[in-house]
Amino acid sequence: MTDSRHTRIRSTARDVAQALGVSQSTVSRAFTEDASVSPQTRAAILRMAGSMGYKPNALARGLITNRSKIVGLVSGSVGNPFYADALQRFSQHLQQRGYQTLLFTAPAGHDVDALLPVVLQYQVDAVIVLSAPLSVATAEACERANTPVILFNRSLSGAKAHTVACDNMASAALVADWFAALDCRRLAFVAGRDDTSTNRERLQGFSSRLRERGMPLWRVVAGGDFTYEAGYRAMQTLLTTPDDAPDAIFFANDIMALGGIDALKLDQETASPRRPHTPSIVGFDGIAMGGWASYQLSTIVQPLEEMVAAAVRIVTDPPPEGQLVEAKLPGTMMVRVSASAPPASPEQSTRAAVLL
Amino acid sequence: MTDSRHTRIRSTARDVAQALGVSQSTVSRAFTEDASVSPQTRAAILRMAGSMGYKPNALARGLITNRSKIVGLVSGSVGNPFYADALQRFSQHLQQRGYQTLLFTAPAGHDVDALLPVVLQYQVDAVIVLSAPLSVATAEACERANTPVILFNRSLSGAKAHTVACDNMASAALVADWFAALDCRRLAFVAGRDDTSTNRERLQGFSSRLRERGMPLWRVVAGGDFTYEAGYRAMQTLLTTPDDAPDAIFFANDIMALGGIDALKLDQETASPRRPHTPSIVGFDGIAMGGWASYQLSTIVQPLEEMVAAAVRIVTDPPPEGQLVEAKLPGTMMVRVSASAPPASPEQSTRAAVLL
DNA sequence: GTGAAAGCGCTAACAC
DNA sequence: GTGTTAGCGCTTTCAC
Repeated sequence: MTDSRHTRIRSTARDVAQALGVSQSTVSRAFTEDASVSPQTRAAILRMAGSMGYKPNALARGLITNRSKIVGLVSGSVGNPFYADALQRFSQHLQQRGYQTLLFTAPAGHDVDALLPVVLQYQVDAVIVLSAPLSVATAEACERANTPVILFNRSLSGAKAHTVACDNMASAALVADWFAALDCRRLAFVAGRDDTSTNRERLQGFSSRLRERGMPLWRVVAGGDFTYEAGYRAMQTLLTTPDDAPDAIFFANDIMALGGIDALKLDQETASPRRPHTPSIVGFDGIAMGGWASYQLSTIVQPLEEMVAAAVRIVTDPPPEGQLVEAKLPGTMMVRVSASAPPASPEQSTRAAVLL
Repeated sequence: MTDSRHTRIRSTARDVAQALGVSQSTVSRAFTEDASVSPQTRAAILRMAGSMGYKPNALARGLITNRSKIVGLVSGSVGNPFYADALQRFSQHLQQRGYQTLLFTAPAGHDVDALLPVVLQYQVDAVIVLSAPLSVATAEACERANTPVILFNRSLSGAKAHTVACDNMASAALVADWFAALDCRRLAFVAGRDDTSTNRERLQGFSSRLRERGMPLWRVVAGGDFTYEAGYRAMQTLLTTPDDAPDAIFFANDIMALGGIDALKLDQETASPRRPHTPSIVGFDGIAMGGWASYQLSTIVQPLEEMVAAAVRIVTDPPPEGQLVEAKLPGTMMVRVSASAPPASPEQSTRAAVLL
C-alpha cells in the first residue's frame, strides 16, 4: 500500500493507527516502555500490530533519537578461535542489552583503519575494535564524530580510546613463576607479531619477572605472526641444535603453542638420539582446543567473559564525558600436561604430552 | 551545531551546503554515482565534505531508498571453526559489494527463530541463516515482510527460502567409494544432531552408496551433537568391544572426527592386547585444523568460498520475483593420513596416524 | 545543472 | 491519555 520506489511492503505505524482509528503517535507510544498510554489502548494496538506483522522501524527510530542501537564491531582475522569466541560473546551480550552488532572484518593484509569511515556512516553508537591495531588518526576521526572507540585486547597509547584487555604483563609473569617452580633453566619465548601490544607486553612481563628472579631468558624466537604454522616453525628452529634445546617454552598465544607441540611430537619420534627431556610448553589465551586430548596445553586463560562484559558496559553505561576506561583484567594460569612436572625422562614426558 | 536531544555532533549535508552556498540536494547529488552535478561543484563539495568530516548518513539514506544495504546474518554457534570461517567470508564478500553485516547469534539452547523479529526491525535487505534450523512459520514471516531468506548449509523443505549448501549426498557417497577402494569391511557412521538436514543427508548419501555396492553399513553411532566431545565419546563407544571394532569410520563433521582420532590414539596406547589394525577415519567440512600434524584428517572439503559467493549473489543480484534458488555445490575428497591406506599392522598405521 | 519542496517512518514536544 | 505538529538526514520528483 504505502510502497514507494522499491518493493518493500512492510506495514507502518500509520497503517496500524488507521486500522484502529487512533493517531500514529499513540501507536508509537504503545511501543515505548514508559510512555503514557492507557493499558487498553496499548493492548489493542499491540494485538493489531501482531496480526498485521508490524514492528517499529529501528532505522527510523535511530534517525530521530540519534541513537542507532548499533555497535560497530571491527575485527582483524577470526582465524584464531579466541577471537571467534569473543565475537560470539560480544554479539550475545549486546543483543541481550538491546544493541545490535554490525560486523566489519579487514581483508587479509589490510588494516582496519580503512573500514572506519563506512562504520561511521552507519551511525553506530560505538566502535569496538577486536584484535587489530588502530591508527591514532582514525581514533581521532571517531572522536570528532563523537563515537566512542573501545580497543579490545590492544592498547593504543595517547589515543582517545577506551581499552579492555587481559593484564598481559602480570599474566606472563605467572608463566615465569611456574617455570621457576618446575626448575626449568633454559627458557625460550616464541613471539607473535611484534608490532602488537599483546606480544610486547607478554614478552616484557615474562622477561622482567625472570630478571627479578635472576633467571636468564635463554632465547627469543620471532614467530612472525600468531598462527599455528608460525608456532610449528618456531619449534623447529628451537630444535635445530639438538643438544642445546630449551627446557621450557612460552608461546605468545595458544594457537602457536599447538603448532609447537606438534613440531615437538614429530621431533620426539624421529630424532636420534632421543632428547634428554621434553620441554615444558605454555600458551596464552585459553582456547578450547588447548584442552583437547592431543595437546593438553598449559596456558594463561584470559577472563574472556568478563572482558566482553566490561567492554559492553562501556557502551551501555558510558562513563562521564571525556573519561577514558582502561580495564586490565587478570589472567589465570591453567596447568595441564604440557607443563605439569619437572623435565623428566623421555618415556614419561612423551607419554604425557602425546597421549593424554 | 545541529545537535538535537543527544550528543552527536556529526555534520550533515545541510552544513556542507551552507558552508558552500549551494542547496542541500546538490550536496546529496555529489554523493550519488550518476546524478547530474557539474564536475566542479561535485569536486568542491567533496573537498569541503572531507574537511568537515561529512559522510552521508546511511540510515537516513536507507529510510528513503527503502534499501538499508544491511544483511542480517543469523547464526547458531560459531564454536565450529567451519562457521567462524564462513562468517568471516560472508562479511568480506558483502562488504566488498557495499553491503554490511548485522550479526545475530542464538544463545546456546535457543533456536534462531526468536531473533528474527528483531532482525526484521532493522530493515535488512536479506537474511542469511547459518548452521541453524528455521521454522516454516518464521520463513513465512520474512516473506510477508518481503525479506528474502537464504539458508546456508541447511535445507527447509516446503519453505519459501533460498538454500545454498554443499551436495551432502553426493559427497558422502565419495566417502563410501573411498572406503571401498581401501577394502574396508566394517564401516561405521558417527552422526551429529539428527534433526539437521546436513546430518541426514550425509548419512543417507553414505549408506545408499554402500547399498549400491552391496556393502553393509555395519554400525551407526549417535553422536548427539557436532562437537569434539561427541566425537570422542562416539569413538569410545565404537571401541568398547575390542575384537569387534570398525575398520573405517565416517564422522558427520570434522570436529567430531578430531575427537574420534584423539580417543583412538589413547586407546592405541593403552589397549592390551593391541588392536589388529587402526581404523580409517574421514570427516566432513575441510577445516584448517584437520590438516594439522596431530590429525592429518581425511575429509570432504566443502567449497566454502564458492558457497558464500553464491549466497551473496542472491542478495546482490536477486533472482526474478518468486523464484527460489537451490544451490548444491560439490564437495571434494581430500585424502590425508587418517584414511590413506588399507588397514595395516598397528605399528605402521599408528605411525601414520599419530606422527605425520 | 541546480534549487525548492515533499516525504521515508518514526519520536518528542506541545496542546488539550 | 491522546491528537497535532515539527523534524531527524536524506533522496527524489518537479520546476526552472
